[in-house]
Amino acid sequence: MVKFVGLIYPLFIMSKCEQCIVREFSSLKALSKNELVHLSDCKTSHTIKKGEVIFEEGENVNGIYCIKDGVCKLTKLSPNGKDHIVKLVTKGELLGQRSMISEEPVNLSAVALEDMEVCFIPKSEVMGFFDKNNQFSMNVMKTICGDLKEADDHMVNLAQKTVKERLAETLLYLYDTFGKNEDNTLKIQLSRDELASMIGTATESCIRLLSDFKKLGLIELTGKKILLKDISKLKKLAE
Amino acid sequence: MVKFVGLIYPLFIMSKCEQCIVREFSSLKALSKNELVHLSDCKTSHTIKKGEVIFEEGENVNGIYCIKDGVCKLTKLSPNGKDHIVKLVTKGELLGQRSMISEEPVNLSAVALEDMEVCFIPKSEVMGFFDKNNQFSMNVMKTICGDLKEADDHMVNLAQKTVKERLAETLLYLYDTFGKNEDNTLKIQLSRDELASMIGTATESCIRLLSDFKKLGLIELTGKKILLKDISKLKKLAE
DNA sequence: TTAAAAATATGACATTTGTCATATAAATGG
DNA sequence: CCATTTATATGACAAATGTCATATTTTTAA
Repeated sequence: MVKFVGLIYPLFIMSKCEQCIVREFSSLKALSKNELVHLSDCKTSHTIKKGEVIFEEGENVNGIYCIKDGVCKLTKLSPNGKDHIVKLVTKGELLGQRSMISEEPVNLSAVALEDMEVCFIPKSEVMGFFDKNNQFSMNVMKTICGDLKEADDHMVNLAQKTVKERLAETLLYLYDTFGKNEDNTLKIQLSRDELASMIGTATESCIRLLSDFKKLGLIELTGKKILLKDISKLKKLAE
Repeated sequence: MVKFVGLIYPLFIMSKCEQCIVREFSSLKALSKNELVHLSDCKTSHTIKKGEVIFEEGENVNGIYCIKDGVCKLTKLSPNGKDHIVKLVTKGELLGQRSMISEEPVNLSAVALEDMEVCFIPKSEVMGFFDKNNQFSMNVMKTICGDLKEADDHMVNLAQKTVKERLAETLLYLYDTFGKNEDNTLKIQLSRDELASMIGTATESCIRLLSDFKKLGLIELTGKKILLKDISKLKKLAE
């Protein structure tokens, strides 16, 4: 029996990419068995605690991160000193692709919203895939194109919708994307401050509108927990 | 002599890609002589008058446009019925790449702000380049990554800056990107309405702020023409 | 456990921005 | 050229949002 333990244990520690289910959700799904074996040797695994920074705006990140578990926020500091949350990124997605391709420092900071498991893949490795695996390149391109479309949509919302509409929309987005707990509250937990910096408003305005929504019976607030009570009305509000 | 005319004239009409200087400014610069010759046969040339639509949000555009001359706006309709100008695109740039790669309808409309010359390259042709010319793929990827970064920046501006700051910033952007006429006025001519829909505000607010800027001696207004009088003060205003 | 710090909540008020009305100027088409 | 439409401009006011003060609750760390 002892020899089995010796065999199985390292597999666990090194978390081989071939056996990692999460890769199926990202561009990495295009990699061949051989490429995955090679990847396992190059990558490094990291545990990130809630609140910790993965990388910071302006840094040179020489590779990409694959998120095995957890969620992080991508933020950008505006000239007035406030952070804006540009995007939330979760399990199965890759981080740092844009910066790597552009050969520039990252333009956003990544901060864990929960405890996370991530793997770092060095640039040299990824560039090799680009050269030899057309499907992988295409997947990355499609992902970035999807991000660009999302960004366009987001931009128009910020430019044309009211704060109230954006709050309703964001609550629905959080619900659709990250789901709910057994008690039906939003699974992802954001502070009022973070929620405000997602919708682009002052923290107080965000809190005030949440209170309004509560009074209107659209949501329920219990501490940090938010429960969406009337989704169809929220949808109407979000236009 | 007559035979020379017969030889030269068609060259002009067909505007061979090998001789088109504009391609040096886009991803197409990676194409080989052979690829360019082939491209010349596939592409179609079009003249677009000011105000005309190149494509509309939701359409299937089966290829990309290469802008040989002129400027157009990329707009997106928001739920409230107003258009938002997401981006201006000018001579040397390509249109429709994102949609082609994502294999989706275009998410933005393209409308000429001036008379334009564009060439349409069918999707099949571009996909061939993707397969066979790695440098071309890389160029396209870098362009889209640049667009994504720009979009992020734009988003944060919309979320965090005041209308006044955004107006100042936009005037400077127009100056830097499109230059000035001999009389020092902005070369690109936008209506107040278009300017407003770039900065994400009501037309009246935009007009009012322009008047304020004029009173403060920052700009001069002569009909549609805008002259930037005090660039450093505008920069301070834009933060 | 408890004191201190941080987050949430709310009121009061100022400021920004949007909307509607209307005037004036410019562009357009016969 | 003139009449009509469209764009620009401005006032008056309403609505949305931000800021500051302060209270209350929750979290954190000693």
